Amino acid sequence: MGNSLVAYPTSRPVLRGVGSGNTPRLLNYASCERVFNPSLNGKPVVVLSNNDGSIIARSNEAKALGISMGQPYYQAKKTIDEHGVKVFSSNYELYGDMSNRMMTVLSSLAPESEIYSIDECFLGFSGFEESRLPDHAHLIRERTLKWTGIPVSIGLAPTKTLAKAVNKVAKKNEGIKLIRTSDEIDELLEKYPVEDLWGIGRKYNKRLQEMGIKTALQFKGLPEGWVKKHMAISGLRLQYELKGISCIPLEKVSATKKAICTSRSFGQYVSTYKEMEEVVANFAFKCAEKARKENTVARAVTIFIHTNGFNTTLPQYSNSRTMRLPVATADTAEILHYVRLALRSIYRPGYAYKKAGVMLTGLHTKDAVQMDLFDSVDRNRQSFLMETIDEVNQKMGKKGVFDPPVKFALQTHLAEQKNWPMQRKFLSPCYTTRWESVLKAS
DNA sequence: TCTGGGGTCCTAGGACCC
DNA sequence: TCTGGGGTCCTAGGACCC
Repeated sequence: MGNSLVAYPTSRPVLRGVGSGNTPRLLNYASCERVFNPSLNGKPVVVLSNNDGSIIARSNEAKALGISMGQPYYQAKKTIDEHGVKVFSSNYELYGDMSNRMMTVLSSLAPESEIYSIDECFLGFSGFEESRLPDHAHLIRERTLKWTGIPVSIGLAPTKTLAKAVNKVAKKNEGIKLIRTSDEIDELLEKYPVEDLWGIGRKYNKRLQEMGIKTALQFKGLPEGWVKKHMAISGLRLQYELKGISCIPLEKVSATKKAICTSRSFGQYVSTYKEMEEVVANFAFKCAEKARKENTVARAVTIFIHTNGFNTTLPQYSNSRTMRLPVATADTAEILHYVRLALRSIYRPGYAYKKAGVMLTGLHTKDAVQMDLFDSVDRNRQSFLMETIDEVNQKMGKKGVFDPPVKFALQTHLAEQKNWPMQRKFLSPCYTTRWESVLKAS
């Protein structure tokens, strides 16, 4: 076969389905509304953000009227009224529900799948007979439409980045497109704007444009050293992916969240401490609730408050504060306590606040929480523990058991083996690599 | 008057440990 | 008392994603 698929064993065709239209997520929201109201088909539709502040979703027809994504509602209102554009407030529950249904259908039709966002997923076809893929893609498309009412487009390619790119082309054509050979890849990349690549944002694009790099193919040809220097390891990965070398693996099991955030822009300014305290308490409550739902606990909580950055005539102030929680927790009262302390330290009176938020970080699962600290073991037992640790340290040399949490973890582990009573404490996930090597040595 | 709400990953630098 | 190397953790900030 002599193409890149064979040359790199990790490469495999990846299929990606998204909502039809221009910007995937946005259109999906509009598509969702259409599923329940077919009379909207062919008509311009927009979906608004929280507070109905700005436009976060447009149908193709709305886009054709020049309504842009993220545009404030009031700016687009004239066009909207003139053309009878249908306007919806966002209904995230509905979209989440539709998304689940779509994902269920999609993942049932492929050997491997990764849900990437509310309206996108990667499907892996390792072991699948390649000649059957195009037909299979058609089947996927038909079924999703029939069973959920949502149109998807599909791009097939050796890497996730390429699949995403070719999907965009598919969307504008027949809805399905496959590329395999390096010639086909280059043909796609030559016409593909570099700024549309997955991983190229505003800043990188600006820099690349200044250098005269306009197409994805030109980017692919840049020296690796330059890419590594200016765009870090993620840039290099992107470049490899364009060469057909898969660097971003399919994540089959969804990872537990590493941060949980609740934030809002306010419909009306908040300008008293009392009001702000109520608001952030509410956010803290929601965050704690989300964390418990994920069966996870947080090691720290951050709050932030901002005035309205768009209104330059008002005095500006924004600040944030992170509080470490003494014990990792998802307990509302505990988190609330520290959120209040944090707010007290950063709140300044005399400002009109427009936005605030609470974020839980250092999340890890409750089950992993475990281990450590021996409670009231007697002296003999303690010296047994110390000696064992010394032995491990000798075995491991400089990579020995030096950090207290790892020490505690080892003590607990040893005590467990001997059925000794012990007190529970935390082993933070950042110690796990180290802990694994210690386990091996012991 | 009116401008979204979530997340992720990477890097550099300082504190701290043995 | 002075000194260095190897290592970890944490934080802030910047970039990106949908």
